[in-house]
Amino acid sequence: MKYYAPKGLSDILPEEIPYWHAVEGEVRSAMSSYNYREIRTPMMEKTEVFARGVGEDTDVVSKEMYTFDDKGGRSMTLRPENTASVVRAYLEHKFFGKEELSKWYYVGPMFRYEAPQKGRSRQFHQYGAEAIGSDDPALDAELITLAIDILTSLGLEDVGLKLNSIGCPADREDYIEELVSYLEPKQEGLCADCQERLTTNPLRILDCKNETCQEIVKDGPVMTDHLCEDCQVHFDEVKSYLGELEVDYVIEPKLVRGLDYYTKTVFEVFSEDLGAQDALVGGGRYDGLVELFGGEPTPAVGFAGGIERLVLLLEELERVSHSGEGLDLYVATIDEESKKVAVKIQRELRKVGLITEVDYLGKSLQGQLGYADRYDAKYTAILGPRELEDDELTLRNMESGDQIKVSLDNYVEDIGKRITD
RNA sequence: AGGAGCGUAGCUCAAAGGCAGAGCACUGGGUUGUGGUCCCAGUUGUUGCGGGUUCGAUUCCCGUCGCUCCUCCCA
Repeated sequence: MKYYAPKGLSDILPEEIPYWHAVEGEVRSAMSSYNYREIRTPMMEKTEVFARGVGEDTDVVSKEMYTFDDKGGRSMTLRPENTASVVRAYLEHKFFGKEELSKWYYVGPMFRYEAPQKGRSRQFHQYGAEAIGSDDPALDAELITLAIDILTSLGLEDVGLKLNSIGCPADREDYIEELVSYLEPKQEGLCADCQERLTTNPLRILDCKNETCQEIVKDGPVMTDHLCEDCQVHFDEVKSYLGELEVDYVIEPKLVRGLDYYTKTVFEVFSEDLGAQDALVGGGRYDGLVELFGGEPTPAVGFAGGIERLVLLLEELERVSHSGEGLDLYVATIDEESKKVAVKIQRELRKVGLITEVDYLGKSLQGQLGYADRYDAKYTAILGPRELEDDELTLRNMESGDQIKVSLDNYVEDIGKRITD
């Protein structure tokens, strides 16, 4: 074969589509119950939207962006995530003046240039929600329950919630200072990446998987001990709301997340049933992002979930039903004369909503019945010289094998009634 | 970016230097106009690509492309 889809970009084939529809359907229905409205932003932005919004030193920006120059010489980037675009759109269309709290959701493709593996591809799909305009901890809890409700309504039960607070920028500054002064004397023991991170992004050392780094970090300062009173109260309130909502969680002090814009609450929902890439949903509060883009200081919180990973789980659980996709009626024909009548009959029945098919492969009657069987046809109409002679068709119930004659004068009503029973 | 594994029929996989096979699927027949089960027959190949070793390579070697999984990070 000469042509392949580019590495990391894959086709979603017809047989997988039921899973996608199941996920997208649950997402839309949950979002709408929670009163989030859909927004669709462009699939690409000027590179600086992500570079500034997500943060220059993050993995996403520093090594995973699909960036190219357009014909006007502008640097463009396929969106690696959608929060930066949503905030850009919020400001561009001046929603701060239109509504006090903007609750939006999105579903669509994202792009990150990485080596593909299970649960990770270069084009992948996320659903996500953003609530811009409130610092109420109850809103943090709402986003978390929204994320979890989508998963449980799809039938997933073995999901866990990791929760942490990384405080406000001032808290982080204090904490980073202390972390760095704790780590500097031990610098030699850190892995090469972490020695680099010590100057670029010390927080990321916390979730380095390297064992010796973990050993060193284990006895170091903990973020949640360095929250200012405001952030501490907020964190406590989030936990208290989650308690009220009976949501189980684990406090994960080392959860810092890969994007620079987060403040206060951060969380991750994961599954034990996935491979190495087990994060299903990630999110948190980003009180500084609107201001970073030039708006008034505006608190906000959101999350994003990966559809591919959900589909993987649903396929393993076989939770999605494939029934109801068969044909209502197959119209089998014997000769050219009957085929001409068959296409007219088929069109009339399709107009009333039946799923029908005729033979386009020149199959024998036997072959046509085999085809009807394979595609789970409820009924097969048989049309040949004998039927045309009497101005009727033979209607075969494919389950029982019973056959009756139906007049060509009122077949639409007659057949329609039998099939919808 | 690094590590490991795998590329043979439409699909799932055998053949381990000596005639490229099986199951499923597909087509026809048993049924001159009737599916599912059954029986019979038939079709299907640049063994990913290029080179090397050999009398002979799907098999061994080198290269290359592709896929998959893993490390890192994340959705």
